[in-house]
Amino acid sequence: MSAINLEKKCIEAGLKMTTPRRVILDVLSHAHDHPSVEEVYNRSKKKDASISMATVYRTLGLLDELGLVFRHEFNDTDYARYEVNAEHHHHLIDVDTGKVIEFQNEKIEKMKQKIAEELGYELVECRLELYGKKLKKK
Amino acid sequence: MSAINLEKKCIEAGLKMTTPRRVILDVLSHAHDHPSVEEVYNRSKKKDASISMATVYRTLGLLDELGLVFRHEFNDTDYARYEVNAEHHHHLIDVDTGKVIEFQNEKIEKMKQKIAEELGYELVECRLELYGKKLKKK
DNA sequence: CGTTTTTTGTAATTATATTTCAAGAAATGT
DNA sequence: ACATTTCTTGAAATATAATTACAAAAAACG
Repeated sequence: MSAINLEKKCIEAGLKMTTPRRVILDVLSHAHDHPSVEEVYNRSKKKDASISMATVYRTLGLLDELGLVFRHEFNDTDYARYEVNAEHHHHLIDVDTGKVIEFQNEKIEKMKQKIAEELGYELVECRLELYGKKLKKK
Repeated sequence: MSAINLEKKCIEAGLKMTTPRRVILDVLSHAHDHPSVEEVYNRSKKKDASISMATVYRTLGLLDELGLVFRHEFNDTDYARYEVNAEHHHHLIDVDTGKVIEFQNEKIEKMKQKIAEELGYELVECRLELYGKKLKKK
């Protein structure tokens, strides 16, 4: 998602467009990884040194509420990591390197749905993370 | 798992059997829910008032390392919750009440495995949590 | 512009979890 | 049984991520 689109959605949601927010949105839209709050803060500071950690926390919190970013707490770190809201997908985390690979699977989506229904629930959210070690090639 | 079995496994792992540990193991083996550290602490204190929070944290950490309990960090709370190591299963969390329902599904197990392999990984761990709202009965 | 509302940075604070350290308990050897 | 070694404990201090209070600054809007 481009920074422009993120801005638009923020304004539609009633958020005011300020310099710190513009910088953070720009950082997020150019991030193709899953940066921590600290990492977003560092990248933002390179563009505008006056940005504070509190604003980064606050902005990410707001974006998460709006569903514009996703907050992840993977098992390999003890802090949260964010990613911009792209297509629905899940993650495989390399337990040795921390590398995150994204995947989608239509069958699993349907099964999740079905399992929830069978238990008498409407699925509203889900979390699926695989943790693995790289296979040696033959 | 009974307290006796937990004790046995702890001793086999080289842990000394002390009064605080015996109490905590007893609490865990009688817990059929997913208590927080604080909850384990409270239940333990009822049996032995001298037990400290630090010991509960330490003991749960040790048991987690040994694989005798599982540490969960569900999205609805910001603290960890533990359960004794029973059969492999996943969780559906009621987003309104916080109630945790356990489930198993052989098909999903196989699909997880397959997805990891297709991405070039050996699955070593996994996390699957469904969050749902109770369906109204008709 | 002038007023109102929102946002910001700094610093303090919260909350969970971990660690330090001296005292106490368990295991081990004799 | 006792001395020695090793592990464990409780209390308090500390670490760390995340949140909040508050006054100043910036944005929105008439």
